[in-house]
Amino acid sequence: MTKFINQKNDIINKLRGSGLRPTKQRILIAKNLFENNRTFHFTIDSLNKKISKKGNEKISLATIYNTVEAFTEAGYLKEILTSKNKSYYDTNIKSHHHFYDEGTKELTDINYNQVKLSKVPMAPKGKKIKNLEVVIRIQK
Amino acid sequence: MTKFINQKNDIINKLRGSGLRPTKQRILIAKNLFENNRTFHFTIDSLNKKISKKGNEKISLATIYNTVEAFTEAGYLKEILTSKNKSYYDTNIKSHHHFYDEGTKELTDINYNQVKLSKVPMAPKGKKIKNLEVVIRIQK
DNA sequence: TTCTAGTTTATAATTATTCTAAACTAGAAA
DNA sequence: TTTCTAGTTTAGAATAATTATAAACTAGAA
Repeated sequence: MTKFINQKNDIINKLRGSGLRPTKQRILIAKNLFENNRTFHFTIDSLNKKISKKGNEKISLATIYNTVEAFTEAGYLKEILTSKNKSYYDTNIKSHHHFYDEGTKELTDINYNQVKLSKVPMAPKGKKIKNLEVVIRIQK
Repeated sequence: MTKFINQKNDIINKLRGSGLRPTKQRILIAKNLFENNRTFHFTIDSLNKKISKKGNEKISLATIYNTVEAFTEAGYLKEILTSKNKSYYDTNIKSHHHFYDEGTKELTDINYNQVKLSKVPMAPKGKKIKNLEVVIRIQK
């Protein structure tokens, strides 16, 4: 029971922490993003389908775009680098790496400790390194 | 003089090697991509502008899309991983790395020998590693 | 030189995203 | 508890990148 109360607070905190007033719609979006056993990759479209499939009343796409963008800026979501022409997000915000299949264009996670770097360049003047990720392109 | 003849042959070869018949339009596109002193990043739009700015007769966008895609599939160009929603290409096909500025969303090359990896995972079953690239996200 | 499979083109269609402005609501203050 | 307003949601329009279409054109084999 306390678990659920804490989860609810967690969601409210994430919303407030992203500069967002906790509205009905945003709470529903946040539950779908953060109340999961596993992290996952998604697009605006797939998130929208996930939400409406559950029989929830549907949320306007504009709201989903705005909320996901705010969570991303606040660091609760991470935008994935791809060569596709739509945005992919990851609920796994810990530094980690990806396999990128050039055939299927699918991304899968690589555990952080599977990759080790022994040399990394300095950031350009006036900038600092925020995070480093390795993309391994694979094919058949 | 032989230099120019060789360049021309090189372009014809790249086109044939991409399964493309060397037409006037494709040769012009290829010259703009491969006859440069330095490698560079581009989008379909920037390539199109580059071509028409020189006073060349303009080439249909569809042809530019098709030709760039064929060169990419043949391995003469590389698609860049970004979080933007349009396609970026690199004429530098050698394995190399990028800084990705989250503020300006700009990509800059990192020389290959500036990064060293001491541990890399195996490719998933049935796949092989084609290439590996490190993206270092930077910010102010 | 002829012929045809392959190519180019303008334009329409599609898809992802952003914009807009009117209707709605969270939550501070009375 | 009610009122009020800044912030929010929404449907639909606008924009931008890409892909599809089908008619006119052309490289290059015969």
